[in-house]
Amino acid sequence: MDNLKTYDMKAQEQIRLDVLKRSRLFGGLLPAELKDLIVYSTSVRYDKGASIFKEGDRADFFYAVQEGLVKLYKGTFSGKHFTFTVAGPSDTLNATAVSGDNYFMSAQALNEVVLLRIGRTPYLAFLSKHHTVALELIAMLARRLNRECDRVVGLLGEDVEHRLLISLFTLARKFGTSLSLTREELASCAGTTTETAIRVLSRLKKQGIISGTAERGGIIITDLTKLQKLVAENEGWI
Amino acid sequence: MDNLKTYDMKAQEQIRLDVLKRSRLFGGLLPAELKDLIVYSTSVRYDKGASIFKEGDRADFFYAVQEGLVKLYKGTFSGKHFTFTVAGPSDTLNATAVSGDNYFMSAQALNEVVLLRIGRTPYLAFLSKHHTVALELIAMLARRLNRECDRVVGLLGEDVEHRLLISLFTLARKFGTSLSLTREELASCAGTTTETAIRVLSRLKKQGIISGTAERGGIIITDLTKLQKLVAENEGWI
DNA sequence: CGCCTGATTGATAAGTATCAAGGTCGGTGG
DNA sequence: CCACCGACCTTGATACTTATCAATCAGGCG
Repeated sequence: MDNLKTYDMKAQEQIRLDVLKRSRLFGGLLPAELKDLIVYSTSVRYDKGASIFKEGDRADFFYAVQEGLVKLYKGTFSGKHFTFTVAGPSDTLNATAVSGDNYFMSAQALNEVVLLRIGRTPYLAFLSKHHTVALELIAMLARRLNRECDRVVGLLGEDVEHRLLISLFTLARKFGTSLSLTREELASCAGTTTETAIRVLSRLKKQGIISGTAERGGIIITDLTKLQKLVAENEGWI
Repeated sequence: MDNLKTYDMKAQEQIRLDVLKRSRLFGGLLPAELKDLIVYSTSVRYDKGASIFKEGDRADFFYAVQEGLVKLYKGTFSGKHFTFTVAGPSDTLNATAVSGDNYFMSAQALNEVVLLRIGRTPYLAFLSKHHTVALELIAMLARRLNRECDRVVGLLGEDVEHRLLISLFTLARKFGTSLSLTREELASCAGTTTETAIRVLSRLKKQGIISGTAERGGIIITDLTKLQKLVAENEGWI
């Protein structure tokens, strides 16, 4: 019994180690080095729709996705919200919350989710010990900053239809052509309303780019090449 | 003659040292430490309207503002452009360009400008030598990322009038109530057109928040308190 | 003085949000 | 097993915000 438990622990730790090893932030480290960090990690489960943390909360934990999808978003005053990114396995949720004591976005489980969780203190201690991780963090931050600036320009310069195309293409590249997102969730990725997103999707269906109705709460992209062509049409490249 | 020249050099170096000392990135360092970096610095002058660097250029230099104002912006496909920030004395232009070999925004002199310039190589070498600077850089990046995300939400949730109010208030807090920006430049800070900016300004003039016509290419804020109240009205706080 | 840049105002049109009204599917409980 | 309920999807009509186009004005500078 005791043996079995120990074995389980080992297996769990191995899984979490793999998650970190595959992440961009820690990918450069040796497993041996990561072990120091894994000791402080736990796995936590969230039901579909559950809130993981909210903008403004004290950032007590660092998270990485083990299984499932997590939506990272910010709310607007008018009750709507904009989805900045959908995180999948081995994505970190808040690597950037290092400095700043509070989360600056909210995170919500899109389906049944398992997260790897590490306390703020051991996480920060580990960061300051490993120079290369700090450098990778700078690179990640710079990339994301760059991306958000592009998004600002995109919101001003492109019409809703094109923003939706970009969102679809980005999601497809990351998660494959079979997306389990509701129209509402897709809309919030492109910064528009559910109705407008639906109208655009209807048009795409007529052009044979996305499939019939897919199952409830899903979008299937049937012609990725054509989608890519449409995305590339109006811009240098994102 | 030779003495005078040496003296001049010293004075120039002292000025540049003050610029860096007052910057957020290097503010935590001792003058003695900064001297190692100053050695590699030069002062460069740009005329009003001159382009300092363009998005996509190889990032060969690090810049900080010594005198004058610099617009940091990105262009949209439709030829317009969005101004992310106006940098003043002791602001750094591209601290973030560390990782990534290219500038990801463009910079243009808003008036007669003097910049402190340091080659990429000595700048990077200095960074990797000074741990505290790297940490401050992470903090700066995180702050800016946060701000840009807020901007995304703002662009989606707030109407043009309010965005202009915010831009005005932000500029006033940084540069004082007498702004030398054309209506076009203000518009590009809020992501709108010149005409729309003018219409809003006309309304503000009627409410006594900004002054008569100011001089050509200028805006004078006469009632900062009222402006602040208007800004605070529609939102938690930016 | 005439040109050129920036400011101003008005009319118009386009793009989207908003409101309203079904329609469809799947799951749940009687 | 069936019926209902609720979540999601869909479509249409309308209104509003803001960009666009066009025209004029005002002041500085060569």
